[in-house]
Amino acid sequence: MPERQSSRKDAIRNREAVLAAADTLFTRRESPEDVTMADVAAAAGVGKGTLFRAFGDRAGLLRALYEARLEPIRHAIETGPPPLGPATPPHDRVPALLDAILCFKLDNRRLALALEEGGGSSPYRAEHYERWHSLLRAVLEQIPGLADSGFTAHVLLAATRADLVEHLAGEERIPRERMRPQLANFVTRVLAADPLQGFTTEE
Amino acid sequence: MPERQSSRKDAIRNREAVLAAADTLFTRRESPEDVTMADVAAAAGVGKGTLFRAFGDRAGLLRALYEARLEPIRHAIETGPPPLGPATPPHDRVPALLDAILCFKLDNRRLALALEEGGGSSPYRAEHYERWHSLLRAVLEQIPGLADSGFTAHVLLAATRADLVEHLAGEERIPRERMRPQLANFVTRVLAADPLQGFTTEE
DNA sequence: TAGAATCCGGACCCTTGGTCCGCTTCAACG
DNA sequence: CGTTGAAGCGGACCAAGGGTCCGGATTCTA
Repeated sequence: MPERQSSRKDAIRNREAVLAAADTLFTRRESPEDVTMADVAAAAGVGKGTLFRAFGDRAGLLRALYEARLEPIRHAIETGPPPLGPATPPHDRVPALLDAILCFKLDNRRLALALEEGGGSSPYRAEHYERWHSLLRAVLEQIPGLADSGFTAHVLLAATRADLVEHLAGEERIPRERMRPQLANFVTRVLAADPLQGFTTEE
Repeated sequence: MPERQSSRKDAIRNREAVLAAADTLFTRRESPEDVTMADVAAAAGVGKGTLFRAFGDRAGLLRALYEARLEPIRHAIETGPPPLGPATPPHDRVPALLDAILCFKLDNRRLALALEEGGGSSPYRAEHYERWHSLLRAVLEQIPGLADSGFTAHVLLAATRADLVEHLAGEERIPRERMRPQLANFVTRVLAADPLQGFTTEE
């Protein structure tokens, strides 16, 4: 519905203005909860109608912001050099992916929080989650001796959920420099194929 | 504030009625979102005022339901026999704890969902989360060669988050009999001390 | 410049959590 | 029992926020 590109310059200008205003508001305000649509409209110097026509609803606005921020990372993953790019061996790429996600969430705490937790429907229905999951699952599948790659992918992603990251960074005051190796260490432990319990140990 | 015990039998009766009605509604209705406080009041044959006086707010009602359901498990953990009770060796108790949590969430999907995700504030501020986390952390700490027990506890708990469980059970149609071993297997992998990276390997 | 299509924007609607207060009910006591 | 005052009851009411609507302004096309 609201995905049409308009050629009118006022429409374009307003869309930009809204995006910029929302971005500012979400990073400034403490909780994403208290950024209302009316706030965004006012900050952008625009009426609510404009805002809703451009983005459909609250989730649409969040999604637009999110995608914009995510774009560089996505690009680095799809067509970039190692350790994120597709040429990386799975054992190294999985930690790299999760580290990238973690850093992204750290850099966009409020926004990620608003998108993942705000609104009624679960984050697992968002199609961007679906993308992360199938990518991670595919990479995990290339690691021999690792069962349940779908489940594992879900759990690894759960380790980088916005509200957990927010809690660790905000409440527990864990700085990024400690959090990244903790996650990396955890991922390593998960990936370490245990020689004791192998089905595929022979050959 | 609303935690006082009343001795008046109408108050007690109404509290029970509300609890029962809420329980029914939450298990019946698809999404916890569309169980409104007015619904609960109506179903209990009670006014909204009564409901709010008894439980303070929506979260209070949810918490009350949750605690009631959780009671047996908590008891089994605190003073029960292995594998849940305190006499269990850490290596076996951690998987048992997580399995219990998983089963609980499976048995109380809607309720757990409503409590964990519904409402603005993150699940990490709830004090019942704090309880799970410190217990799990304490047990993990007794496992030699396992660093970052706090972080690990968070991540393991994240693996049993209500909306993830709901997604796996609902969307991906994974039956409980497959999900439990998947989680167990994952936990095992995490706990398996890797002999290569030990600090405490001597003595 | 005329005309049509598009867009603007703020008044308006609706749902929902939460409050308020006059009336009712309970239980303690004479 | 009957009285009485404290506690509880319940539904009308309030505020906030997401989302809609439509008369009027703006922009593109000819």
